[in-house]
Amino acid sequence: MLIATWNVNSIRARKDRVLSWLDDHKPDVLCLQETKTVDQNFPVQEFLQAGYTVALHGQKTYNGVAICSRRPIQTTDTGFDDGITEDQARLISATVDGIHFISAYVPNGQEVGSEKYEFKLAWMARLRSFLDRRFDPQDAIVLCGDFNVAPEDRDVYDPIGWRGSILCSEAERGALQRIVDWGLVDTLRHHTQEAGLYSWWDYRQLGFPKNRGLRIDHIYCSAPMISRCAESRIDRDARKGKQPSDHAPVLATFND
DNA sequence: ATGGTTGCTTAGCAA
Repeated sequence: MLIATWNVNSIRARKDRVLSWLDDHKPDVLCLQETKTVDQNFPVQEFLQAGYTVALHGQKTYNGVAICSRRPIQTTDTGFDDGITEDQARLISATVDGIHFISAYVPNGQEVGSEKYEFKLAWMARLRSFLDRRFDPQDAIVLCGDFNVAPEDRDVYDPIGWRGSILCSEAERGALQRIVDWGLVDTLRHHTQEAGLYSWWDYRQLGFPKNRGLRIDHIYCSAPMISRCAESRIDRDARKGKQPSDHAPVLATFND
């Protein structure tokens, strides 16, 4: 079972690229972030023609998450349902073959100490609470997304320059660790300790050609799933060429 | 400190 997660930075701008990538790689499940459109404008028909049903949680202009599956989607659910009023579409869950998939788009946070930064930390705490409330660590869970946090310095091209700044601050790393501590494993780190593996490169200042990137997109899974995880990697090639997303897809393969 | 790039929406925000 091949799983992928990809911040596409607008599904309408990236439609052809994503469909072509699906045709090339044929993942069983693809989690998307930053679809940036209301559900009625998501290219559902093209995805169906490509063999994928979609569970959508979008909004106008910003955010937006989705889960695409070649296998039947049994249940879907959106948001945290924690009683807090939410106007940002950042979380969707879907069950496929008894596995609970979650596609999460963690807030960027803009700048350490800002209002958006505090919102980010609170949102990450809500994600941990959501796991506590809805699931058991012995369930089959795959938590995918753009976490907007580089977990360690080896996930950052210039760790000295980035030290303490947004995407790398200690509080963000701590909030991510509390999510992991619920009972998750970083599938990529399960298979390699290599530094310099990135999933996002800034569009500006030749970030990609200079490989000035960060690893902020992750596939986490619970214990029953990590024992089945045969491989995990980042498809850096998908960041190449004309009109790419600023993120590359992350993949994980699980034995059936 | 600022600006650089892209997308959505059309001047400015978010990333």
